[in-house]
Amino acid sequence: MNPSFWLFKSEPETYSIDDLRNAPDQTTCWEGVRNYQARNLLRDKIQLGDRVLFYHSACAQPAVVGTAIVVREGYPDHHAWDTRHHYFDPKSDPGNPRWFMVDVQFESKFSRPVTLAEIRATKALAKMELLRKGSRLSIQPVRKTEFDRIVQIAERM
DNA sequence: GCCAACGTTGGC
DNA sequence: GCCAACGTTGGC
Repeated sequence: MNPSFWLFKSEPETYSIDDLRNAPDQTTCWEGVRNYQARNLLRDKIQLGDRVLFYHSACAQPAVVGTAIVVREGYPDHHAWDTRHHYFDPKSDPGNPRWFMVDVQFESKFSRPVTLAEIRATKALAKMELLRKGSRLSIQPVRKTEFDRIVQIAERM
């Protein structure tokens, strides 16, 4: 199976590409997704070896800042059952988990961010979900051509 | 901080 | 099932 391609949003003040690079094994569980559409992707679609664009959102310079790779497929987000956890959700039942996550491993940090403005200005990227008006999906599919183009822009100093 | 867009909740 | 109210996201 060929890998699929995704874009994961994260607020850098919460979890940045540097946090991922500095994490043990440069790996983290992608916890805290509480949206059903994104949940379905995490649970059903995202596979081992899939490639991820790491996007910094809700910050001074929204941008794709690097890449990651999926190293564990969807499994229940157990934080939803921890009453003291920020991501606790009383409606998630361990017998029938409501929320899922995957594990991702750091792959690269771009030598420079590929900003939302640049993405918007690139014709070949015009169809990205990221650019859809009102789009807020924090886990979204990306075409291989789009993934490749963004990496290419990052390398084109 | 503002605000548009979206998702969820809950009364009816 | 409708829809108003509310909470969240995220660019600016």
